[in-house]
Amino acid sequence: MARFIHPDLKDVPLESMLHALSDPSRLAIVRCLNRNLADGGAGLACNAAVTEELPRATMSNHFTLLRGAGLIESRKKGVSVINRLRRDEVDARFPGLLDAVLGATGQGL
Amino acid sequence: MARFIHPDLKDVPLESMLHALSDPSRLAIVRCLNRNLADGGAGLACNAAVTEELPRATMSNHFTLLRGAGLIESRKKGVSVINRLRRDEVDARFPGLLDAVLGATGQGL
DNA sequence: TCCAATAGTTCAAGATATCCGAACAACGGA
DNA sequence: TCCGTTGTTCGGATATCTTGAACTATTGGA
Repeated sequence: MARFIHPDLKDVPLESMLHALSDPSRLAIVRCLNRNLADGGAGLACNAAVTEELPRATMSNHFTLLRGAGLIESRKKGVSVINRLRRDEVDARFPGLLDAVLGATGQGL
Repeated sequence: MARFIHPDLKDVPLESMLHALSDPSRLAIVRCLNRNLADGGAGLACNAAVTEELPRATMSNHFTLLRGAGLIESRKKGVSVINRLRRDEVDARFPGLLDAVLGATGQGL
């Protein structure tokens, strides 16, 4: 099982980040991780960050994509993978983007 | 040839808008239309809003998608279609989003 | 130590979406 | 009316996404 790859945010194009955020399931995960971060949490396991019922393979793909877009950092902890939103780094790379996305209302949240 | 469909912004989910913006060609179009708007322009024909060389069918698809996401308004003018960024409405619906997206730097612009 | 349970990953195939050439429609000008 | 221009539509090729099944890694208990 390969180690997780976490890109430097400066190498992440805006398009990749927007694409990662443009899926309802992934957006829900990001919202969830953002709440956890705001609450001083240490991150969430994949299954704990997913609200809806989702096939495991699909969930795994979503997390891989979020990692690839620089949105989350993942580390193995026992049998789980703990995920953390890279809030500060994303904010530094794309100022205001996460604020706008996470602050948006209507249409399911 | 069917008339253009312009959704009410309140019916546009954030995911659709992010998806529309997550493509390099479409993002370039939006940037172009934003400049035109800032310069007091009356909008741009499809081919004038596209920087790179792009097949016509592909270009048409991109504009249809941008319209469907509520990002642009299109009207027929002679043989052309004039497109305008729906800046104010998008800003009202998703405050700060376009600022963040259009203000982003690095990685090709 | 061995076995079962849990959390995710990987693979591969089917479902979806995107891309783009070719044919077409709409309009303006000569 | 005929032609050139702009963009749309259609359909097939290509790429991406989804997900069941098999697998890996780790923990806890017998």
